[in-house]
Amino acid sequence: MENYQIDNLDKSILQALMNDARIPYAELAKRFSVSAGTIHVRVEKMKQAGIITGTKVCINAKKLGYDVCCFIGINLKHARDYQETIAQLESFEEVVEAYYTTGNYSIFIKVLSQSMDHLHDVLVNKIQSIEAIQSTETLISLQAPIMREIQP
Amino acid sequence: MENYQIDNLDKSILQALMNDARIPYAELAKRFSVSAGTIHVRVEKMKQAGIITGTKVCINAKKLGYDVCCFIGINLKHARDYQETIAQLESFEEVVEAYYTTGNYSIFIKVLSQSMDHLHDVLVNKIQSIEAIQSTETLISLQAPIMREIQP
DNA sequence: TATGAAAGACCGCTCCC
DNA sequence: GGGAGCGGTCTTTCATA
Repeated sequence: MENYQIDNLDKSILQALMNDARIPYAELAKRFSVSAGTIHVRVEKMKQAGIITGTKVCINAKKLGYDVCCFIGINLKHARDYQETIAQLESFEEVVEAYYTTGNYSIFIKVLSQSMDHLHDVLVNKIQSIEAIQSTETLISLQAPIMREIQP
Repeated sequence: MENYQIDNLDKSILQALMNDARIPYAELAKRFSVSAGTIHVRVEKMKQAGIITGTKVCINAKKLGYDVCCFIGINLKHARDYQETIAQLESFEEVVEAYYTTGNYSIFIKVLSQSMDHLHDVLVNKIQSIEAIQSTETLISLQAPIMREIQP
């Protein structure tokens, strides 16, 4: 888990695997003019170093009915209620991300819901039912024109 | 690409693959008491239906030096500058997500940077150099206690 | 139509150079 | 870092209910 300085080959491998985790090592070997064994060694090293943390399939949330994406800025009554509020938010499956932020809001969350009605339900019956929350501000995402990973 | 109503087996497969895309089909077959061929058929169908859009390795951005995560709310001088602004934002690799939102901001973006100095550079020399932008508000994320996918 | 079983091709892993 | 062999996995095909 110690630090490991990646080189250009590692970067190239990462970029390729970030687009498609199931690309064969032999294919990468050809592309970067090294042997498949080398690719394997590099990937293992990056796993060891904690750079590669796992693999995922990418899901199109809309096809599963989760059409509506929104962000909600939350202000707490007291900063000390932070931990407890996060715990409650975590119990709502619609809350997929939460950030503890500086700036206008105490907590900033991302919510996926199936419709405007569903979002309304999540807002009123779930999020705003948390006692520690003083106020919320909702930003509904109409479109997500950029959605990518950082380039190593 | 047409709609495809997923059943419980599909859901189970999705959930498993969302945690680890490289899990063998035979393992899933055992877990859900079906044959490996069936798993294969289901996965192919979900790919066809556009539910599964690909696979990715998960990267620990911090290990690559991208320590600082922040959100920036952007207000445009004119709503008509939207397309052009997105195009410019897209050219900055630090901008990993962008949303067109209702609410306080016209555009809402997520930015990853290597340090506070780097973030400052991105803000001043990249984002605020876009002429169509009237004002920005920055929310720096100190912690991300929740980070997950929607459960199918 | 969807599933299960088996065979062949392919891939990843390991050892040795 | 490169190359070869073994073991495991994926994919395909065919039979079945």
